Amino acid sequence: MPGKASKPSIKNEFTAFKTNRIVEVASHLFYERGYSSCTLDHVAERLGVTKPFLYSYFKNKEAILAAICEVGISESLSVLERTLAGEHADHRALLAEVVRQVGRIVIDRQEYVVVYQREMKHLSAKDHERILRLRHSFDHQIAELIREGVEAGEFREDTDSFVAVWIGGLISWIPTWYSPQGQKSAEDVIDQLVDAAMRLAGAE
Amino acid sequence: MPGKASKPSIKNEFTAFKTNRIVEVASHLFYERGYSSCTLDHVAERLGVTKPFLYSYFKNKEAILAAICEVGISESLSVLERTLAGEHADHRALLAEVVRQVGRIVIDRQEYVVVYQREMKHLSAKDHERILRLRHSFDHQIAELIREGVEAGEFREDTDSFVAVWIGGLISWIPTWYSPQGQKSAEDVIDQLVDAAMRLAGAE
DNA sequence: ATTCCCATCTACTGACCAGTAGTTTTTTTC
DNA sequence: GAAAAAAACTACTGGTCAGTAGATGGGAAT
Repeated sequence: MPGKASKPSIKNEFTAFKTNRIVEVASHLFYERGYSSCTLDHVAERLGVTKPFLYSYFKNKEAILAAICEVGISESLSVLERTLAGEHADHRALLAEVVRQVGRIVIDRQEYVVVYQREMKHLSAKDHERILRLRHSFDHQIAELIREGVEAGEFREDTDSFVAVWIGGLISWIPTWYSPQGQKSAEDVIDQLVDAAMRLAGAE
Repeated sequence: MPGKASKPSIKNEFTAFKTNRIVEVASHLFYERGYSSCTLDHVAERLGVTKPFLYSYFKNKEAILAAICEVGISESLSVLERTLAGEHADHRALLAEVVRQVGRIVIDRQEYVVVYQREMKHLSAKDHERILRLRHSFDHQIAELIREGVEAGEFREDTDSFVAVWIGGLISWIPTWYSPQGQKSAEDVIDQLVDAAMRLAGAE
């Protein structure tokens, strides 16, 4: 089961690897078929194992979903915090960099993000609340960045810090239409995303 | 079953009314529990009827979902087309009005829109394609409006007509966070939406 | 080589649910 | 108000699936 800190050993690495593979495959199948319509037998089959195998790594189906949702939001949050902690010329540059980094994560982790958004309601109350807190922290930190930028005179003064929610929406919206097989490359999409976010912030 | 044109009569009105109630209640429950986890017995119970009742108005569960998805997109599309057909001072005013009208529909029909976005993949290939065509028509008409506005010099000249997708994203994003019980009124949200769309178009 | 242990599997259960067959109740028609 | 038609119901089926009990088999320890 995930969530336990244990000293590193070859054994724990094996376990972590298998846990990770389960989450990967489950994410892909939940993305394709939806959480409720995807059976654990499907997941096991795709992994070349059987259902009880899954139950020695996760307590139940919902725990797998929780692990997926956690990837969906927590990687974005940690790259946000890492970027905010770094050095930047001004708020404009910082916002652009934050949006670029998070956009990249969201594109890389497309399926996790979509599953997280679509299926969060199937989490237990406890998991649901924990994930929601991460999301709010994300929105809150972007709102703070906007507020400071307006104060510094770098964004249009009539910019409400609520645009943080709109920017979050822009980012979250990508995985519902972007496809790696499409005409637009990931880099194009990210460039356009950054441009759109700067316009919303009134930073041009 | 919906989709049949028939001459109006008191009888057909009854039928239409009941069909409509089914869609309303199903939409609400699919929104709350998700399509796959919501049983037709749930829907019937909430309506105070039994499951076979539903089957005399819809062919199967998926047909109910298709009706919900159709409401989710086609009302937005028809208000878009109605607005585009009207008189407007310039492209700026037209875009603002379009976004305002569609935003209002999306807020009014929140649950339908969310179900449509989340559950579309459970539609039959035929229904799926039909709904997708409506969506593309929507995006295409907004893209056209942007292109004309840029040409007329009313929007920033470096505005790609692809911002239509971002604006569509802004609109579609609302129902995932807006709540009628929240602090922000529907009118506030719509005003901010319009402002955000104008910024994306470079129209200020 | 024998024992133990751990990972994984086979085989099952109990609950649930979409969809249906055939019956009852209500409404319409004459 | 009786007969026919329509609407809705009761009761069921066949299939599916999360979760589990107990078997199996292969590697490590002695």
